[in-house]
Amino acid sequence: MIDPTSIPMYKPEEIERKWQARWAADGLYQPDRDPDKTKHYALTMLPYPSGDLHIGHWYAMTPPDARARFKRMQGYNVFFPIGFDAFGLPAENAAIKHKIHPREWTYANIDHMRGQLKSMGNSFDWRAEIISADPKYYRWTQWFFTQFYKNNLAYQKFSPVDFCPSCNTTLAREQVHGEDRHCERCGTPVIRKDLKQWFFRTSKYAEELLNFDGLDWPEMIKTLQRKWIGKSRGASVIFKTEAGDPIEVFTTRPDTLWGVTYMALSPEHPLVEKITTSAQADQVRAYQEQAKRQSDIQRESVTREKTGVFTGGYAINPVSGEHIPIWVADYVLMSYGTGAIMAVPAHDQRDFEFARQFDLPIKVVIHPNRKDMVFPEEMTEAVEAHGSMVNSGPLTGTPEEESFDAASRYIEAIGVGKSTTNYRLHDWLISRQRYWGAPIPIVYCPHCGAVPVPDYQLPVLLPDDVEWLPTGESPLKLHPTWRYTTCPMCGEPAERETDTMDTFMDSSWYHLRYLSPDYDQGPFDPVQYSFWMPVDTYTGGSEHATMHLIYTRFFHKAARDCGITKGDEPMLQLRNQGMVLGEDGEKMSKSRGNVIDPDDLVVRYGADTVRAYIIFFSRWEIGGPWSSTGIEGNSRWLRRVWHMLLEPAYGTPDQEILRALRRKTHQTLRRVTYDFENFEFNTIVSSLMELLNEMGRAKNAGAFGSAEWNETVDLYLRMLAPVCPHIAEELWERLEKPYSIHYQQWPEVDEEAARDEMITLIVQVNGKLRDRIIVEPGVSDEEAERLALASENVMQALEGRPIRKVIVVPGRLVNVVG
RNA sequence: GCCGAAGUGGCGGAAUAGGCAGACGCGCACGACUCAAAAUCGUGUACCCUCGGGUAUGUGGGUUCGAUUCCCACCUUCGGCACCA
Repeated sequence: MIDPTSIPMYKPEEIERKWQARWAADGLYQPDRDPDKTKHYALTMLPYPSGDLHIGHWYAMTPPDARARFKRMQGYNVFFPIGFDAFGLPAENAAIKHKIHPREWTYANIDHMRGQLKSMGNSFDWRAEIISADPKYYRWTQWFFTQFYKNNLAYQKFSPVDFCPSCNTTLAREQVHGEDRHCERCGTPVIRKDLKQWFFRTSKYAEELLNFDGLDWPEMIKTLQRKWIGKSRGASVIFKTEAGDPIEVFTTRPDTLWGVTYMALSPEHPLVEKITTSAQADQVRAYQEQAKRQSDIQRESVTREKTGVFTGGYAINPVSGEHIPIWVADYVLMSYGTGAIMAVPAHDQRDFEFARQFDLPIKVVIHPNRKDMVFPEEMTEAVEAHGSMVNSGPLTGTPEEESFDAASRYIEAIGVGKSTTNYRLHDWLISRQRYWGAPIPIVYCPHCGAVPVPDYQLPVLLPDDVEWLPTGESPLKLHPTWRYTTCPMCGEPAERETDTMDTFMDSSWYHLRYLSPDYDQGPFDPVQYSFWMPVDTYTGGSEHATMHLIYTRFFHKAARDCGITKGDEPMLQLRNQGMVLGEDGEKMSKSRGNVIDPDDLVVRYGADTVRAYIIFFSRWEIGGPWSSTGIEGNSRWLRRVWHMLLEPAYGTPDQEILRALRRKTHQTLRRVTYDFENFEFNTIVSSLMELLNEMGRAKNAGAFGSAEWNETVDLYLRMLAPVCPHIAEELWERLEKPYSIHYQQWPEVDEEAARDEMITLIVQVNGKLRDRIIVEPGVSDEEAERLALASENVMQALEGRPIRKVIVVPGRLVNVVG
């Protein structure tokens, strides 16, 4: 008899350190690029090196790691890389605040975080690590820019852009959030500036970006992207002023064209000045000034009441010939459509409110079906429903179903407009007036214009000696020498572009650089590209739905059209994790003091326990509050596993116990396999806990050491390995099984063993549980019915009522209706 | 305002195709071990109750033999959008 005290203690800190070193030395997680194996590219969104890994990183990365390990055991050739999204504002803000160079700050953070990442025991292939702030990386970010420029997918434009006065830089439309239009990074409301900036032609891909065929992405993300792209079918119509100037408008309701009673231009519209009569000039100019300031002011004080001023000018309705007043109103946005609208108060709520505000006429031209005719003076709101056309000249009487097409055809026929589709999606503004980013590789030559830096001159290196003053100008512009260069075309003195690129540029193609991080003939090795792309599984937060996830799709398509990439989509399957909240159920933040530090947890419990709890405590896509007592349960579980497997016990089990153990083992395997496949991580740990409980019962009944016990132990460790890789490897070795468990075959379910020998049929009377009967799985419906009706409880519950009907669900229940 | 997700014991959560609601864990209670405590192990743990049963998955309806699951309306929480013509 072995003395139980001779069983070693479970010491996670020792075994975790030991195995992490061994795995790294053996290059265990480097894919072998064996062409006979099916490849699996598992990608997790790369972290920003903010300084410390937090529990959210664990939550984002551990379940996908477990799944990558599961795939590896299934025989896939798995590539699971990691890197750092290393350019960005925090580094520069730290430089301003603490007088430390952004590069120094960033790389120190990376060194620290690399160690933290390794402590998780993830199966990252560290050979593939990329750092987007590395010249050998951003050389190719810049190269992509020049390729896009040469293919007319990048262009420069002078336009009103969103500018964050606190971050001192322009922002892309996607980076401006909320009703008060604040900066997504610092929360400061943005202001409008007129600047010459670089854009990518994202809007050219609007239609293609709406196509998600073949993509296994969450519906929510697809919906958010569709809404963001904002496709509307309609018509563009040219109105003319009395002076003959054309004003183009976009409308989704060409069928209401006869109901136009005024036009409205955005305050920024270029035609405003020309149209305004001298009598109205002062008022209009004042209104424009006020509108311009409006974006400077916090919007809280702004009422929803419609405002505007009459220009004094008139336009002519191209279908009716009516003369209608032209107004300026800030509810018309310069950034959507043409910045001018035809207003139909009767059938558009906004126009209705405006018309009521300024006593403009309301003309009903749509008669909604199944409703009484409405009269303008009785209306309390616009009638936006479709219907048959009335008071509409030659189209009067057109029924609802034909009105849109008939009106579209009509305006085309008389040559005043055409059917068009409009998108909300803007071109991507990529210029940033900041230092810590990849310089835009453009040289301005007085003779040759904007010249892209040729490939052999890339990268355009960021200089180190720069002053980081938050002036609103690019720090590179203030550098004494850097901007002065010679034109790559003519060799004459020229100047560099001093803006840097949006960091979303860097993260739009990092998944390609992972494939061959040292390749210097291009952004990636085409051989590796055709082996690994596209990404099979992409995981990360859903907050990137309308930013990174649109950019990277656009980037892939743009690169495809430049002949660089193949295929239409970069990532086939997308899954989003939820968020870990503090113990108080609130978002974790330093100010709330509810932040959970993963390093402390690793010291206290070991990485395997933290991994197990992370996976166990909530549905991964939902997230939820952390519990510092909850994690104790997972710590206990692993200690129980340790003792269950190592501590011997003696006895003579009966056959039924052993059969039950095998049954539970293979049923667990079936469930765990299903759950890994479907990202249902929490029930994997539950199932393994249940199986351990069953093992405890079997062990007490003397099953230890039997063939069935040994099989269960073997399968248990294989199933545990993806979740808790260290303890699984350690126990695997202690049981003298071949290194490494992480390359063992994922087991097959023995369906015969997993089959229930007897099942419990539920017996209901009128849907209420009255009895349970134990039967063989293949029992016939007739037999099940006979057994159910023989039940005393059933007779009692029927209280003498006749049986009207008996429903038998094979293998489940019998419901007696009486 | 519009769009989306969610709402289940004291808590986190489970229920894979409409069929035993509450798996698994936390917490709690009791017991064993201990001088004692911790740790560990075992048992119990939705609510009400006249101990036969009754009531329960945000609220109210509906479909069904049967609804946490499907449909309609509403409430609450969270996330997204913000006059998009």
